Amino acid sequence: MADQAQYEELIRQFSAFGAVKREIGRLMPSECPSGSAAVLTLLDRHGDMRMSNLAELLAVDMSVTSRHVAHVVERGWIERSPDPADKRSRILRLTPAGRAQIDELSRRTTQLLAECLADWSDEEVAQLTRLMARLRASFDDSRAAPHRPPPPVLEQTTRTPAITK
Amino acid sequence: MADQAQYEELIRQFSAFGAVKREIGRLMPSECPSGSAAVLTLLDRHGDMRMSNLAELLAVDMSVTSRHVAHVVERGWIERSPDPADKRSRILRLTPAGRAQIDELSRRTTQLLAECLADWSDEEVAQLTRLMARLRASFDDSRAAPHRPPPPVLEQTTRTPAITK
DNA sequence: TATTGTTATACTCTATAACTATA
DNA sequence: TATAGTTATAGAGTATAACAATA
Repeated sequence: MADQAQYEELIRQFSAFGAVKREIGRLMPSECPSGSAAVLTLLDRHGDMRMSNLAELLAVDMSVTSRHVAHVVERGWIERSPDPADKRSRILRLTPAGRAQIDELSRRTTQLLAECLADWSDEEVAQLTRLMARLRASFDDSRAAPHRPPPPVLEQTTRTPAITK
Repeated sequence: MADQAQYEELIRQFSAFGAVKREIGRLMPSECPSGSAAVLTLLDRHGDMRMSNLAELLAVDMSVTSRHVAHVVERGWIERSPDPADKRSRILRLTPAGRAQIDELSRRTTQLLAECLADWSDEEVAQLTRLMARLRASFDDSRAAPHRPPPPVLEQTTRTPAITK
């Protein structure tokens, strides 16, 4: 367990990270802002999926996902086909043009990182990647199980507990 | 030097970090969004300074800084006094109310991190902090010295080079 | 003429709420 | 009645450009 000063320093780094994000953003094609890039990357990573699934992976509201997807569909990078199993739903799939766009994004970001992190060792890059992945996971877990006050004090009876949904 | 797959994975983590940022943002008092918090924190860290200096530390355009500062001044958390040495300039200084606000921010973020990172060791927190600080520094360095194409081929003369500003 | 700030405008990302179509 | 998705609206962050005041 870290102390308060360590947490404060970590938060400062989180805040300063915005500068890195903006630097990367400036590098992106103006047609493909970060929201679009995230959609493409996740579809590439996880394969075809529904809107709700993508929203979950993006960790944003579905209304936001809908906007980003619309932008990406307009540019022909993904297609939205009706789900035969549930007519409310739509299946998202990367197009060849979408794949090409991903390759271009990858080319640009890789080049930027190769320049900026030229003096980082392989292991340092891997370490930062691991820690950030774990950070995200730790926040996900906490969101799933928020500050439960004191653990529930069980009644001192033998009665079968009611099902609390 | 890392390979392309490692860089791609790191970029994915950067993108996913937005979820952590939003989680923290939700925790903040609505009167004090992240822009305001950054202003307060930097003033606390570095002491009184001018707008341009703060803009540099925030790594955003001064127009953005001006907006954030105005918001914070309206709430009485900092004061903007004229700089006697340069009447174009203004000196920013934290007020006691600003200090109180910082304490409140610190209280909230510390509590959140203590919950989310409960199973992180002291050393892991420190490691992530270090790596993110270095990341920021590496990007700063690259911005200062961008992709210089081939190193300048010097003319084969003995003439004193003209001063190129 | 150059620098320090401020303001106007525009764009991206995000969330909430209202709405449509289907289950 | 509940769920999948869309759209309208609003708020925050950012950048560019035009502007004012001062150096």
